[in-house]
Amino acid sequence: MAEGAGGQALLFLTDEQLRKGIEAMFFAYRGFTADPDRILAEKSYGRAHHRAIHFIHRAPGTTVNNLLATLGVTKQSLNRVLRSLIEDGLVESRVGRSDKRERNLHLTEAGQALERELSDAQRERMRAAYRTAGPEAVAGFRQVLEAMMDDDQRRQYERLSEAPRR
Amino acid sequence: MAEGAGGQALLFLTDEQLRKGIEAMFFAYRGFTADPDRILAEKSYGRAHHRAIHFIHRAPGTTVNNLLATLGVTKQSLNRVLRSLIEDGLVESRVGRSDKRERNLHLTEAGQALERELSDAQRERMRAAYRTAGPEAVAGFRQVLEAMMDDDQRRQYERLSEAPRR
DNA sequence: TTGGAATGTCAACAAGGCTGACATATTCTG
DNA sequence: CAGAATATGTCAGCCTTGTTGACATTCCAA
Repeated sequence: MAEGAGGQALLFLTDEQLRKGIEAMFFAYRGFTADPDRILAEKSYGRAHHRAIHFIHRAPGTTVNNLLATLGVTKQSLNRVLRSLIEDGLVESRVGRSDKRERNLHLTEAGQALERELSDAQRERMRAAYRTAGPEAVAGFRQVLEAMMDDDQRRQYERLSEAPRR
Repeated sequence: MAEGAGGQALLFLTDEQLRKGIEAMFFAYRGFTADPDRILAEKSYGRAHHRAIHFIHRAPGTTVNNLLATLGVTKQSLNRVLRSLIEDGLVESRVGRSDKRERNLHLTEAGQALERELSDAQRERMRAAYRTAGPEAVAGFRQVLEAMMDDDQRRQYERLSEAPRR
């Protein structure tokens, strides 16, 4: 550290502070996924199913290709998950109207029910954390997370908010 | 939303805000692991190896059981990873002095070199994010993450800071 | 001294990533 | 229209990393 016992203003960049941040991410992510994981385990699903359900819910009618880009996995990997969700009647795959090569993905009633169950649990944890930390902490939390994303990921992330809610 | 168009002070608890937080965690975690993942892929290791190396570095001489509790996996799962690290000469496993059932784990020179390479990459990303977001954001970031952990995880997390550096 | 608890290892299985190859339907382009 | 490009689905096979079950060793307390 060139600054030596540098000013308070720079303290947050010490290796020690960075390490704490790294470990906080590790442990917090476990907490973040713990509640949905429990629900999913009962139904013999995994995180992959959760992610698919979440983003289909967020962007109803999205295409397979779209989902692929958001999730950052291969189509073979996504397909396996999607197939089981369709077989189980949680997701519906409709041939595209304008482009018949595409498949538009929607949650069925049952799919929406599971989505709600999962996101309720996850939101509850997030809500509790937000409440404990307070509104200013929340703003900082989001700023750091956004700065930590790759550019591609940040684009995906921002695009979701602009998404036309139909 | 019982508050209706509630005061600014409560805005951060809307479902929309919570959802953004959830998605931010998802995308940010990908960024968080991206750099180490690239380095590990070259060497045919995975995240599990990274985690083991990280926490052995943090608490040299730790036992398998200890590491188990920190990582939250089964001992069989950890053992596989540990075995390959030992075979490759990155980790040394010494029979415990007082209790011969235990194994004390240490990084070798080569292990420390890899640890440094991985943590340099990850710290660099964290440093950049911290710099972009600023010190107040960092404080909030940490507060929210800590509030998101399970109690057990938070205890593990806090214990690491108290760890006697030998 | 002996039986239970703690610690660690080995074997086998499953989920969910990955690559590669290939089939099909559809759309676009020259 | 012919052929290239695109979107999707599927099969096979591999790897990492979770899981459970069985077992060996070591320690400790009754």
